[in-house]
Amino acid sequence: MITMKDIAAEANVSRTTVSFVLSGRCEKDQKISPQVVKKVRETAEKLGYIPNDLVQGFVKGKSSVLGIISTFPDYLMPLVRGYSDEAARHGYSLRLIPLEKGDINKALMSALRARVEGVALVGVTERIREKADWDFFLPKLPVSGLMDPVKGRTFRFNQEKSAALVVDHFVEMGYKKIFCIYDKGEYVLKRKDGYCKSMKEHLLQEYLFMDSPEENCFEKVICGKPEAVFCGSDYLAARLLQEMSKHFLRCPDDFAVAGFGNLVLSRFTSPPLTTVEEPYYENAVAGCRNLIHFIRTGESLPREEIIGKLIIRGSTGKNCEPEKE
Amino acid sequence: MITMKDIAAEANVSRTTVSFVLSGRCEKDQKISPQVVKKVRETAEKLGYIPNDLVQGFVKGKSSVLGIISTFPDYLMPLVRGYSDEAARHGYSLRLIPLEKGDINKALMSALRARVEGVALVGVTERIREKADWDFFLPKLPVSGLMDPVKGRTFRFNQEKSAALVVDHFVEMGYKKIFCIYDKGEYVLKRKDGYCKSMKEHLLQEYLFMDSPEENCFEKVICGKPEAVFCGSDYLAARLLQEMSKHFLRCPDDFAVAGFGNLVLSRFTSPPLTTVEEPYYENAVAGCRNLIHFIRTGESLPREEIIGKLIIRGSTGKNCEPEKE
DNA sequence: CTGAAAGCGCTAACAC
DNA sequence: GTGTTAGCGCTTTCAG
Repeated sequence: MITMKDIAAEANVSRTTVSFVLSGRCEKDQKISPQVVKKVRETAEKLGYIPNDLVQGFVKGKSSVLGIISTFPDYLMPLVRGYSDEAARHGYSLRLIPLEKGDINKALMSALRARVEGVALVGVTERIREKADWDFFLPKLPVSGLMDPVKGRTFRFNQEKSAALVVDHFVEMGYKKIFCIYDKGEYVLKRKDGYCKSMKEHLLQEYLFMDSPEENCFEKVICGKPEAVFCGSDYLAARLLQEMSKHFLRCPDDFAVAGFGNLVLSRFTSPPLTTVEEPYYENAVAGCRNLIHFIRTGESLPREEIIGKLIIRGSTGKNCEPEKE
Repeated sequence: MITMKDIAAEANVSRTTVSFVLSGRCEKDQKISPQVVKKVRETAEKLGYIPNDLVQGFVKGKSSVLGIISTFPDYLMPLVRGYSDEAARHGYSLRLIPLEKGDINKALMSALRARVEGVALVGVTERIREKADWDFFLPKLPVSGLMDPVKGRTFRFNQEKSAALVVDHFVEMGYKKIFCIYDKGEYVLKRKDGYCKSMKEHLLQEYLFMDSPEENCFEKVICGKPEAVFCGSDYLAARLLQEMSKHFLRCPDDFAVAGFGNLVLSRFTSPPLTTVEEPYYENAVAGCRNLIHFIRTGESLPREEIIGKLIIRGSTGKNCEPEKE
């Protein structure tokens, strides 16, 4: 383990000088002779010196590390990447803080112990967020998240309005008898609400079907002879397509189907699914930028509302051509 | 920021005593009176003391942090989770080290600077791994990965043998005219090799079709009237199903299809895909355990070869019943 | 049983 | 321009 001390000894200068040279402050403050600078640099190189970011952070009182609290489900990788990329751009790196058994307080405490400068809550449900002792943590730790950790504040991503995009699209295509399949997922329920609101606005009758472990509702949907079906998630949509296939029905010839999420699988069903993209990566980049801005200035950037992007594929139109990858 | 010093002052004891109590060594070494222990603990609690893991790590010379170097593609989340879970079990946490522009040396250097105790290379191609200056890094930093960082050593996951499982399954089902679709992905090519070997062993004729941006091979496959098609990835399999659907062909009635990977989408195609599961999570757990074992003892655990698990679904049999979720 | 003292690697005032 | 000095928060001998 080569330290600055070793370099100082080898180059016959003081530790301070080495510190000055290696931290790059010598250029700005012009206080060290070029020869010395060169010698120190060469010695550092020769000895294979590797700076200790840990200590540097500790001494300066900033770790340059952000925490990310999550259970890390598969679909959130884009979020992790978004945070990581944006963090890197600002000289931060990311530490994973697993949310174990929903114990958010434990996760937050370990963030504090690790002296991360801020944390992002990612995919943490409201039920769990509520359990956190925010009075204790918020004053000590900047927290960012897709949703606001404090109950009752606006979501960044508006599920309702995004779901309405699909209904609008169906109406535009001339469909009137539009069904909705949902389950009891936190977000899915919001999308269902969006469907209901939008149907009301279009003065159309609602047809709601809930999928549950006890009861497979797809059969019923098919018997109901819809013109189009809005599914609260791409999973539900794909399962509907499977059921249709078993009944030798074809989409969109027999009826149109749309999902929600733009999951990878939505491009690989037959036909590919019309869906709504929740821009995870971009949200994460924005969230991370906000977090860092808050850390640096103590102020939050204004909270923008984000609405998904409708992605039209074969499942709602006559054109079944699959997209190029 | 409450420090041990503050606690010591408040409780009228020395810093050492506080350190002893809070690090839990007082129980073992029985050197501190219960009253003092109690007082220190209460004072720490009262003051809201939060230990500084950074400093502790630095002083002890071990950070208790592992690095994970990757570009973090979506499908590797299970790997990240596996590493994270296993690391947590051993008192480690994980730092993400993004692999930017394939610059593996930069990534390794930042691992060194962050004083992680070891790193895992995850989903890093051989082409990139070769560029690393292993002579410099390996002596300084324990490295683990799904594949060995040093070229030429065995892979943990045997793609060939795993691919052969599918061919065996096809043969068992009585299929003889078995096609293979592949592309030029590093792993996919290995799976193709597995197909070829296995076909030779079964004394069957090989039919190879390569998918490329220039040329869509699915059409050709369909015209070839296969009995079964092994696809080098679930993506390829799903695209084949899409093409079949456009031609009003049904799987498995017209011919059987199998993929590779057990990606989420493989459960959601119509019919669901027979595929091979690469146990990412379990591999990661094993990899992480090996890494930690190496860090602690300097010895590698014997390298186990892992073969995938064949998952039989509707796309290769007459039973198109989709699985329950 | 408890406390004083040294040191981990680095930064940053402040003299020389 | 360069070196001295004093910390940062914590662990760890080693006396008392």
